[in-house]
Amino acid sequence: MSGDSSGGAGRQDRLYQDLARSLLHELAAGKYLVGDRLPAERELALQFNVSRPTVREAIIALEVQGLVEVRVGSGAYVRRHPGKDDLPGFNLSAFELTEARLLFEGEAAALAATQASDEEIEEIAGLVQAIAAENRDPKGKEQADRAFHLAIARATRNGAVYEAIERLWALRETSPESALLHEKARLANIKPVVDEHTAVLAALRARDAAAARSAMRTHLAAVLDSLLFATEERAIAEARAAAQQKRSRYSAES
Amino acid sequence: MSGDSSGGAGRQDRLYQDLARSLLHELAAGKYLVGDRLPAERELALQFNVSRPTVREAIIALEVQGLVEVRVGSGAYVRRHPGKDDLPGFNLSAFELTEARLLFEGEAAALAATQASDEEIEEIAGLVQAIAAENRDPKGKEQADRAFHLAIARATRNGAVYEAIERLWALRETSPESALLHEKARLANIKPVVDEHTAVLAALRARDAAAARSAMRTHLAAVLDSLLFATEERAIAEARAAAQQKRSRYSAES
DNA sequence: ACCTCTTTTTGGTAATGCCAATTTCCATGT
DNA sequence: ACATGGAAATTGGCATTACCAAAAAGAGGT
Repeated sequence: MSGDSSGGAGRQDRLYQDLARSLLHELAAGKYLVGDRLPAERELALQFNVSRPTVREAIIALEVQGLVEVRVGSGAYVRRHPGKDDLPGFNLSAFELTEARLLFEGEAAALAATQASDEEIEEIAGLVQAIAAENRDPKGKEQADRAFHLAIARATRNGAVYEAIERLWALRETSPESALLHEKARLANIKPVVDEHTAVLAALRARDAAAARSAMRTHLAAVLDSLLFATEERAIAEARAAAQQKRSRYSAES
Repeated sequence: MSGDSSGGAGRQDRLYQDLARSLLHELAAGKYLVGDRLPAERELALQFNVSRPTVREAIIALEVQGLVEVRVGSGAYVRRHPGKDDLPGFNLSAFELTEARLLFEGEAAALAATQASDEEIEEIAGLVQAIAAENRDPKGKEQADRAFHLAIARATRNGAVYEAIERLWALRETSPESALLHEKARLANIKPVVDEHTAVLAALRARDAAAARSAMRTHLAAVLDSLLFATEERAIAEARAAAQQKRSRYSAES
C-alpha cells in the first residue's frame, strides 16, 4: 500500500485537520479524560488508517492549542477539555454566522460612513472592481469579497469592531458545515452580486450612515436568502421559517 | 547528514517548536509581510538544516494559530502578524470596546426582542433585580450587569452573536487600561443606572425590537459618557471630540 | 497579444528506519 | 519478601525517500 493517496479516495487537503477534528470529538465525548494518555502514534495511525507523520501533525495541532501535552517516550496526555472556545464556532451554522454579519456589518457600514477617510473609500471602490473581476472567473474564491467587507470594518477606525467582524469571517472559513453550505450556495447562486456592493460604496461616498447600513443589510439578507435556497434538508426547513420571520424584520428596518 | 539526531547535541524535544519560533521571529521582524509567501518547505528544510516533515510541523503550528494560510501547490502565506491578535485586544481602548458594544448589543437587543422565550425574559428580569441589589453594595463587581448583557445576547438564539459579544466583555476584563478606566467611571458615576436596564427589559417584554435597540443604545451611550467623564488626559481629549461626534449620531438614531 | 498545453514547482501523505527518552518487567542481591 | 539494577519493550523525535495532485510558470501554437 505505498501511497494510499492513490486508493485513499482522493483527499486533497489537510488530512491532519480531519484527524485532529476526530480526536477533538472524542475528547469532547469524554472518551479521554483530563490526564489520560492518548493511544500511541503508531496505534492511532492504524486505527485511522493514516501514516504516522499525519498523526504527529494532528497531535501537534492539538498541542499548539494547549489541549494535550506530549511527553517524549511516554505519550500524549490530555491537558484540558475542548472548551466552547476551542471548537471555534463548531456549532455555528452558516445561518447564524451570516445573520450575525448582517447585524454587525450593517452597523459597521453605518459607522464607516462617518469615519472613513477618502483614501479608505477609494480602496473600497477598488475592491468592488476586484469583486466584479472575480465574478467573471468561475473559480474565484471570494477573496475580494472578504477584503471588501474587512476594509469597511477597518474604516470604522474601531479595532474592536474590526476584530469582531474578522472573527466572524474566520469562523465561516473554519466551520466545515459552513464552508460546505457556502459552496453549495455559490454553485447555485453564483455571483456575489456586484450591484449590492456598489450600493454600499455609493452610500459610503455620500457619507450617508443610514443608507450604508441599509445597503449592507440588503446585501447580507440576499446572502442569507441564497443560503436558504441552497438547503433542502427538512431539518433546516424549520430554521428557514424562523429566519424568514427575521428577514422580514431586516427589510422593514432600513 | 542523515540523522542529525545523533550528532545534533542531544536535543530532546520539539524541534518543530524551535523552527516555529524562528519563523515567528522573522515574521515579527517584518521579513515577511502580510500576504507574502514563505519559502517552500523544501527550501526551509535546507535553510534550517532540518527535514521537510519538521518544517511541515512548524508550519502547521503557525497555521493552527492562524498566522499563515497554506495553499496546496502554491505555498504558505502570511495571514496576520504575531502580536496584534495574539494578546487579545492589545490596543483596544475602553472607548472602542464600548462603542462596539453599543453597536452590536443594540442589534442583539432588537433581535432578542423577537426571539427570546418568556422564560429568558423572566431570567433577564431577575438580573435587573440583581443589578439593583448590586448597586446598593459599594463593593459590587458588576457581575449582574455582565450577566444581564450576556443573557440578552443568548436570547438572540444566535451563537455567533453571543460569542462575539461575550468576547467583547472578555476583552474589557482583560485590557488593563480598560479595567482602570471603568473603575474610575464607576467611582464617579456610581449607579449603573437601573432605569436604563429596566427600559431595555420593558422593550423586550413588549417584543418591541426598535425600542429594545434604542434603549440598549441609550444605556451604552451613557456608559460611553461616563468613560469620557472619567478621562482627563489631554491625549484622550482628541478621541473625546471624535467620540462626541459619534455620540451625536447615536442619539440621532433610535 | 492571447489562449492552450506541457513542464516545473510546491504542498500532501505514505512508508521506513533509527535514535533517544521512558516505562515495564524481570533477574538479582540483600 | 523487598528493593534495586539493568535489559527489553514501548513511545515519541526526526531524517529520508518516493509519489501524487494542485497550482504556477513556461513553451508553443493560433
